[in-house]
Amino acid sequence: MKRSSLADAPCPIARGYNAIGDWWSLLVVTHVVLLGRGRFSQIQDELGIAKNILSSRLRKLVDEGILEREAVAEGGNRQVYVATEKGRELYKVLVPLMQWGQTYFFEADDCPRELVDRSTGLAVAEVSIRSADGRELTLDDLRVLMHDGADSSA
Amino acid sequence: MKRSSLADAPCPIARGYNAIGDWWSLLVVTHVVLLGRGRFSQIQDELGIAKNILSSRLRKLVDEGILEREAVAEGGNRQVYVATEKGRELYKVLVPLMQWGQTYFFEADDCPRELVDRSTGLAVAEVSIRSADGRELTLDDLRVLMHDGADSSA
DNA sequence: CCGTATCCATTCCGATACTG
DNA sequence: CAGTATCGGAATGGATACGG
Repeated sequence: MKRSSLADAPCPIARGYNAIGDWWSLLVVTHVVLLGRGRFSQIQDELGIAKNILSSRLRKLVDEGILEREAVAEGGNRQVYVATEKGRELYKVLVPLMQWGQTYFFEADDCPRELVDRSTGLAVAEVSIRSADGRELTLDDLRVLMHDGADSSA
Repeated sequence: MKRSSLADAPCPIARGYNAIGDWWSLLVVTHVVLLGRGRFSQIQDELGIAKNILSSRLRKLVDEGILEREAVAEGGNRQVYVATEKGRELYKVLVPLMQWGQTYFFEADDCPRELVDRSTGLAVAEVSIRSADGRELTLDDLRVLMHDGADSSA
């Protein structure tokens, strides 16, 4: 299987993952979406990524409609990368991932990153999965319906 | 930068991504966690992954404590891969990713996968990010606190 | 059925040098 | 500052053959 063929997979996880799931893309997206880093050299320095790789990832992410290039008015050729709506919506994936990493890869309160509500300073709650009527769902409550054939029971 | 050095990054997203974010791992995890596929050949067939690659991914995921091997009693050497608690908790990441893929890579109701509550058949709600006191937070409401130095404002 | 071992092609990545 | 071009080494991936 070619990696790119996932773009046509009949599965939203596969397609979504195909867009952001190569080695550096998600990290770049995180920097732009969550941390608001828009400048090329800033991303490069903080991520420690090679310039040619960063360049190709940014181009790919722009092609996919996740990021946009904006020219900064002032002199020189400064540019900024900004997340589109499609890119911004990824925070709903990034926040749970961050919480999962925090839980399983750091000791108790040892994690150097913390998410808070900007206006109140209050912590962000653990993400919960809920049904349409608001009840919290565990993994065992979930069922994946396959509309094109075989059903799955977990 | 070596890829493996992310395991020590001071960032929960980087560490978490390091564990599941290479090309096939997340797809394998999805199959086991969300779809309950535990058998080697079943995962291999459905994913179209080469056997040696699947083998190495499974080993890595077991090493990381995300999956576990269980022997099936009956004759032959059948085994099953099951998600640990650490692995099961990833559904909080997989569900939003699935919803994101559904929204941006499929037409309206054209997506062949649907998540429902097993007991009621009700759809799963769009994941929302909330503060500790339950208010829904947009991306702009979020602030990432850096406990080891520079702060970030988005 | 569940893998492991080997081989080979392709891709990825980082370092360096170069352009506007 | 913001990239592009090129090069060589390393990792990844698929096919095939083999073993418990």
